[in-house]
Amino acid sequence: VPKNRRPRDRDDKHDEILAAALELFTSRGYDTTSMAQVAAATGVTTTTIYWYFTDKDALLLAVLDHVLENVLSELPSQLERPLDEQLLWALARLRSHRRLVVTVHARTARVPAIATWHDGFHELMNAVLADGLRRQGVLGEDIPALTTAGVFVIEGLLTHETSESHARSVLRVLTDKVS
Amino acid sequence: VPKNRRPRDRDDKHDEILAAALELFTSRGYDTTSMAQVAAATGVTTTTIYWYFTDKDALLLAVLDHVLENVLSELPSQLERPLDEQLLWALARLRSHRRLVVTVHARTARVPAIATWHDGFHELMNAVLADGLRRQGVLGEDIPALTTAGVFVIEGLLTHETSESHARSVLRVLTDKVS
DNA sequence: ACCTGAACACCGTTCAAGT
DNA sequence: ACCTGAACACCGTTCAAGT
Repeated sequence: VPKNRRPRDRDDKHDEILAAALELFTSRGYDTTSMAQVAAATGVTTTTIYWYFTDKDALLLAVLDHVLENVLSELPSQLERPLDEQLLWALARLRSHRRLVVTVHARTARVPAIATWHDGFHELMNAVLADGLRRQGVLGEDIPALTTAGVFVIEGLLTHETSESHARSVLRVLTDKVS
Repeated sequence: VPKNRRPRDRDDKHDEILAAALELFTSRGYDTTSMAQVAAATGVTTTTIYWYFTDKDALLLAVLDHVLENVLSELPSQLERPLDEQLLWALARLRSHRRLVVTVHARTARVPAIATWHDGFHELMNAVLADGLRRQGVLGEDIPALTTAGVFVIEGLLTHETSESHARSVLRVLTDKVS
């Protein structure tokens, strides 16, 4: 057996399970998709998943990290743009993952590892948004409060169905704070 | 058997189950408490609950209605107060029900009846907040966007742990929109 | 090391049987 | 009408057994 053969196979299967979970968790939702469904979508037995992921929450965590990684890779191209365009981009980019957002909130109270991930995600959003506000010329003392408000508004727009135009005007209400 | 005896017993047991569910759903969370636990807390068999509530979601809905009813009964005394005090009151009043808020969001995607309840709750919050903004002298055209932002910020403050002082300054950022 | 089928403990819900 | 114990279908997870 060539030394590279096995590890690559393992990585492949790991990624296949991850891809199936990502697709199912995003489209159908975390607690509506069973481990059996993830296994069937990958073409393995349910128990096989447990060889690659310690439990269902670990699988969710891997999905979250994967999504975050993708978003992070696109972030640099957005950092120069005006704040309101940044926000609309974030909104559009994350909309397909709305179920994931709700799931993270639901499971944060239950599993510490998800709570930690959730904290990290908020820190990231806070940092990016605070920077955007600073670039807009917002007073330093207003930034923490406006940042928190902004993140909550984004989460709200993400998880509640709203028209594109209304979302736009809700976000404008925040960015207009410059004056 | 006196004609009033039976119906009253029935109402009593209905309310006892409801009270147990309210306590458990609020403190431990909806999907962490089993029907068996609600039954045990009431002193009945699991299957008995199904005589009074069609299923677990119907029980949740009854809990939600009960909480809403209580909040509504206290609402009139708050309607005259300044907007920022109203918001702080709502925040304090609903904080103990944060798990319920997260649960509603999680189950809205799954069960239509919860989605309808959720819509109604948002309509109520929107109406109260819009009225508060109007009384503050906010321009009519800004009200819809500010209302949506305000409700999302309240939900965010409710579901994410924040210090009292930070919450206060986050809310002020919204109410200061008058100027 | 990797994968499986069978088993376990738990869940929400149903139902035939009692009173 | 009201309540129950037994049963059902499903779930996440474990484990002894295979390769």
